[in-house]
Amino acid sequence: MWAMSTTSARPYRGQSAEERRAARRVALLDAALEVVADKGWNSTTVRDVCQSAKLTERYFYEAFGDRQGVLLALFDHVAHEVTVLVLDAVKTAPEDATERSRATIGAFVDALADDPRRMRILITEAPDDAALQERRRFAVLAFARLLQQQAEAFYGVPGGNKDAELTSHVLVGGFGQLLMAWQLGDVEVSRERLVDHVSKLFVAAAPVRSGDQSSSTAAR
Amino acid sequence: MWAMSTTSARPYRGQSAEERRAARRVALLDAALEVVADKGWNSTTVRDVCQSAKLTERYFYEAFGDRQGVLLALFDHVAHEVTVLVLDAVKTAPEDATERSRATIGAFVDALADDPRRMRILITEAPDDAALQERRRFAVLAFARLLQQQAEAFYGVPGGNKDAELTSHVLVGGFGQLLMAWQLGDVEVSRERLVDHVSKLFVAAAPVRSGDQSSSTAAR
DNA sequence: GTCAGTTGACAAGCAGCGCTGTCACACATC
DNA sequence: GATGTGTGACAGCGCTGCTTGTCAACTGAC
Repeated sequence: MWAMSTTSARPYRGQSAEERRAARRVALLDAALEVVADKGWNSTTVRDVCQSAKLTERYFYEAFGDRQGVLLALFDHVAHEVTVLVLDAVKTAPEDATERSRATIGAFVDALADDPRRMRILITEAPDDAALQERRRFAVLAFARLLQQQAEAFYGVPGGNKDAELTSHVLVGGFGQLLMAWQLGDVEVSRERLVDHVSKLFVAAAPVRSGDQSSSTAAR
Repeated sequence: MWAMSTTSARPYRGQSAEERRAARRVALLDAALEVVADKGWNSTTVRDVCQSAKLTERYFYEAFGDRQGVLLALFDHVAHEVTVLVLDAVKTAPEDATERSRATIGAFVDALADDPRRMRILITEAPDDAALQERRRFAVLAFARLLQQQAEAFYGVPGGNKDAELTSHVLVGGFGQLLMAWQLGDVEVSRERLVDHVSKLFVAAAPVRSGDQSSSTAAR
């Protein structure tokens, strides 16, 4: 299978073999972004991606091995991009917890709204592929855990607490749902109000405690 | 295409033609429930469903016309089942708003937890098909609007208000997300605590108002 | 200019799926 | 029992998709 660069790997059109490979990979990934955003994960075919990237199947399989490979790589790529943008915003955000939460949520909304394809990739378009679903599930879990930690730090409660865990799952999922409805036009509000409302929901939800004061069986 | 029951429609094995048709439809729908819950919407093939129902393709196309038909019918069927269960619980619930909300959420959790296939159909397994996505979207929207109305009635705010709309979207989506994580084992709590926590989140979120006191552009 | 690596266009193998058609057998009616 | 409908097993058509392979044309090194 390594019929090509077994021996030399010459430059071609002023680019080294590595550069060319990298460029093709980027082109393919970019094409995949376009196609998946347009037709969804499951309707995205290898041919579609190649045609959009103006490359032939050979280079597709050189870069990603198989169809699932490009889908996973695309998800990871977009998720990473958005993560970087959000973490950047968090770093430069004010100390105040409420303002910080607003900045974080705002950065997230911007990252997705600036390029609607990201929104479709990460939130709107539903993956059928099991591996892809896992990927998304872990991403959501990670985000929920991050939220949980922030809430625990803010309220000074011990780590690993169930309340924060439950709440963060609801907030992450709910945020995603609202973003989706917003993008699809089911909800008509300004970006500012969206961010404002979600921030306030986060603040309002944080102190909620269950399992220790009313009808409940849970531990603790 | 109506080669069969154009003329007679005789009884067969003690059942009338209508009875047989209905029984086959039920068997196919039940098989579809099983298959979709197992492999997801898009990996569900006509052959799979027929094999699971122990019927041949001919009866499949007699009952549903085409592949999409059975998927839509399945979604509607399960959604209807769950709706009936929840509305029943609401009817017999106490007057008190908090208790009523707890009863509603509990009924929803039970309806999905009793038969995990329902959970997968309605929440976990993601549809790729456009029509199916629409169906699901409308179901979520309807549920969110129901919530919104209840909140508005509870808090005595005027109908059609944006705050309740935004909040209800977040709560519906978040509830679904938490249910999913719960079923997948990502969150380990008792059913009671789950219901308790979500109920309290609903109560805590209801009074949240945006767009009138802080940095925001939104209308009103 | 020659040769080897590089690229693009395209064909072809292979498998799976939606959907339709055929045919022998089972059952009900007479 | 004879007749015609109901039923099940199964083949087949057309299409699409993934993946591999072929071949001519292009580019750079000697």
